[in-house]
Amino acid sequence: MDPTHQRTDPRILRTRRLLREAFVELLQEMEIDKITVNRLAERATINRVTFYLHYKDIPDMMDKMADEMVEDLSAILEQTVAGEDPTNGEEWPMMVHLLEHIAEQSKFYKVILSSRRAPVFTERLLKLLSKMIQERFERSEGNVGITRAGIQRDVAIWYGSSALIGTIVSWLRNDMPYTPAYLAKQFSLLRGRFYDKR
Amino acid sequence: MDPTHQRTDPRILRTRRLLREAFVELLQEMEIDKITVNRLAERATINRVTFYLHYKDIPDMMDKMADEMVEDLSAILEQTVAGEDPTNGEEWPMMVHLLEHIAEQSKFYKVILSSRRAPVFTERLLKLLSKMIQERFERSEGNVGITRAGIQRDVAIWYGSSALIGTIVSWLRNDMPYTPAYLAKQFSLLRGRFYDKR
DNA sequence: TGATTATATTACACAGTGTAAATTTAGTCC
DNA sequence: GGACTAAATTTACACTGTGTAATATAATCA
Repeated sequence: MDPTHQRTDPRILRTRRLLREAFVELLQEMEIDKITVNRLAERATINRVTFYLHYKDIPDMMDKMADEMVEDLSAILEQTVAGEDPTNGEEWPMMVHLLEHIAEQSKFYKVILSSRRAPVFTERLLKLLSKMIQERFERSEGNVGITRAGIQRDVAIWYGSSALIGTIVSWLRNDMPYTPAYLAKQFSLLRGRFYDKR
Repeated sequence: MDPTHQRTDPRILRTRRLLREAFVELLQEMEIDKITVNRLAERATINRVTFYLHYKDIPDMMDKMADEMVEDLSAILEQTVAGEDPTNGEEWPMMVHLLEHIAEQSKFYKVILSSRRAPVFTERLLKLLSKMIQERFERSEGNVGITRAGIQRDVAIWYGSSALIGTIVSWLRNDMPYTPAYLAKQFSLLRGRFYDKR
């Protein structure tokens, strides 16, 4: 589906890598409104016209970058799902792995997730987390629309997913004062009781 | 501090009202990247140059609009604080009033809070909710950094405030399927136990 | 090596920005 | 009501950025 990984021409890979790196650099230095194709090409040391051979415009480039981010994160989630039971109490290994991956590439994630006026990435991550919570739900309870505590299923999903993403962003913005494992443990404490009581 | 309410010249008020209305209209029709001073002035039926007599640029205008939003919401919160005890169990009248106000002006809030690429407003609301949760905290527990359940204070604030704002945005995007009172009740169920157990 | 494909170069028409100066219009104050 | 004041309009200008086209150059592949 995505032709990115099929092409092997090193020139294409080089250009896109340079553009991605330039984008992350610029986003550390200025608001996203100020990032133009001109500046991007200059920083990436490519010709401005070359940009248009790869992306329609800057929002399009960000969409593609978000796609890649979702691919990476999904791989981690699925990998964890395969082996372990995510509902086994306080551990929540899936979340630990997710946070560890973000921590390893924290320079990247901090910039793209916490930059103002660029919610494309947070939106995508939010969707991913929503799906994750929903599946967790369906595993721990039936397909009922309301929990035993009287909480609407959809409200719980809205609540839980935005809580997770917001906390992760704040965690990154504050330069990760807790370890991934500890933060995952905190998440378990904060929400475990409502959804997993069985 | 804010000179907006001191000036009385009806021409100023008219121009700013037209600009605000035009902005909300355009945001319903297109992504924020596509909103230019040109389009804004045309839709507001004012001259383009007049825009610059009031705002530096579009981000500046959005900042000012966010200021006004925060003023309005703060007034509601303070009004509720005065009379009632926000920790009295499941009611949480402050939240009910907040949601009622948002529901009354839902056309406005839906557009500005849920529009992609315009997180200025959600950021400001997030700050407001953080403050509210923090105060709630200090009232129910001491100034300790960790709760009895073993949850870090700052993590709980990150978690709770982003959960609230995320849920409100989803509630608006889904055209408010629950009443303000019911949603506030859900919030109490979702978070009351951790923070208010006494 | 020869064919192919990505990138660079140059050029162009167009849209939007931000400011300046002079003029018109509307509101305020006595 | 009329003079004064301030807001809004009109027109103009220099500038930055956009997106595309045509052609040339350089790197890759077979």
